[in-house]
Amino acid sequence: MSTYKANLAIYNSLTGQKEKFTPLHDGFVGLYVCGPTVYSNVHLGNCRTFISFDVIYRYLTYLGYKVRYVRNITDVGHLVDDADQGEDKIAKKARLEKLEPMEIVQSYTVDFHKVLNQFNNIPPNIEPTATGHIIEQIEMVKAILDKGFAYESNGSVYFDVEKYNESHPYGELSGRKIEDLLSNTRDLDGQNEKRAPLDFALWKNASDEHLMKWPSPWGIGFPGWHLECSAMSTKYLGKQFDIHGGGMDLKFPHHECEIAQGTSANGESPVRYWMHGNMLTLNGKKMSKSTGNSILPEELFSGDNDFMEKAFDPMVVRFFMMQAHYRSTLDFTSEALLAAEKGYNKLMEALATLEKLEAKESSSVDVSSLVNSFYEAMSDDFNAPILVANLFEAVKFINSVKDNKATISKNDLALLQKEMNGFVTSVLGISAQQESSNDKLSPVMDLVLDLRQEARINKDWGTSDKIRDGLAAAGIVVKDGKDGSSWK
RNA sequence: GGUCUCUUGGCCGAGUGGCUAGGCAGUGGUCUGCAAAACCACCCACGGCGGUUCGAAUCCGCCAGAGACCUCCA
Repeated sequence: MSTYKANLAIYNSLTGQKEKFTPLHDGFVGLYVCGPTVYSNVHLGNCRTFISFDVIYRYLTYLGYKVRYVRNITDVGHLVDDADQGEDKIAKKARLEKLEPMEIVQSYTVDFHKVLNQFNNIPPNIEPTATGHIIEQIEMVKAILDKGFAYESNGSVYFDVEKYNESHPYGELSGRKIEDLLSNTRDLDGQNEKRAPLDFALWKNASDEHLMKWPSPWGIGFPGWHLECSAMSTKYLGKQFDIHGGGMDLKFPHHECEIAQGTSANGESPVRYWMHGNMLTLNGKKMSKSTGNSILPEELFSGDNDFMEKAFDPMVVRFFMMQAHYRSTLDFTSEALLAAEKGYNKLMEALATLEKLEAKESSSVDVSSLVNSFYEAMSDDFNAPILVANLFEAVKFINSVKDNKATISKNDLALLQKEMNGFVTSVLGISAQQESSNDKLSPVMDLVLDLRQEARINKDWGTSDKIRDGLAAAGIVVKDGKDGSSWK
């Protein structure tokens, strides 16, 4: 399917247009995605971004690219709100909970991995941490200082935005003009150390009570808020690489600063294709930890939350997300999840049916163009919802074949089985729900259904229904089909 | 306040100038002892007002509503 590899189009946030994707090195893709700050549990909105990029990573791989996927863990470096004087966010939490900073980081990193694993995300190839790359960050600060785009002030180092803007367009990614930004600045910590309000910290001096700090040429301190991604992406993917992704809310200032840092340190714009996933909304508003408008994956899987009627399987949630484009906001409601659950079940049923289909002489439907439609959807800026729609076209066809209303040839059947499974399982990353199957239960159920079948043959509906109702009470659903009964 | 985005049928969501996705719900049907499930068919919407065009959900303008960013945030 090399034509689809050749025709892959990606919406580039930098240019605001869909562009034909051409990797820097033929056959290889460098992909960097901004990871989480591990000072709390990841909420569902965070997960959406990582799931979106998981699908992007999966499709690139499916097309045959060798992808190096790097996603960082931010375990230091972000400022907290105005309540504390520029104290490190993770250090603050540590004091509150009387724990070591790295203890916090460890526990939330483990949680993060667990949750993404439940969503069936593939781990990145490299998952670097900010604290593990202090040296690289210091080196980068030095490089920016050497190039004259930063200055030292009171043990801190700041990026000189106005200086940079003289030769490079600061604000090109977010569509901002430096004049507009200047007229809208707030009073923040460290303002007096800066020459200009727009300047941002590359290295920040640390006070005595600060817990996470390292020695540097400028004194004891910690790295600036945007530096880690620049340092680590450069280290593992090069001065310039193919795709950088992250949530929409990171566009400004975070990614804007990355462009400025990378460009001034390395002499070239770091990223060729910028990709931004959109937000997940709950009750029509952005899901956000700080406003309380958020839901944890665990709460969704267990049903223990105030927003949803029932519990939802991670795979159902993932499928639900696949029905919306990654660049659109997606509203999370109980009703929508319920709908997705049924659609998911229908798709999985069809996948099972596909394995049992019998081939005939010829196909009554153009299977290869059906399969091509899968590739076309995903090659058009990873349009998963179109893919899902096309997959349901295939579902309709599969069921028709099952009902002998359509036919499929041997070759087409093999093709459809390969690609249908490929797109559902490998690309979308959707698998069957983890059945709580019990080796001992299975023969017992066979026996029970056998007894019930006997009762049915004898038209003993009382017994038959008693068994069915009893099993239902135990959470087991019995379905009577043509070829006997099944349960789950 | 500044910058930007969005507004699609009962619900969720694709779609950028004519051929008008898909899922769920609903209606009808097949199947079935009944039920559930499953399957099939049907259901043709684009915030309001103007404009451009032979033709607009799709382009332009105005109005209304919603949201995002501007501050840590996926």
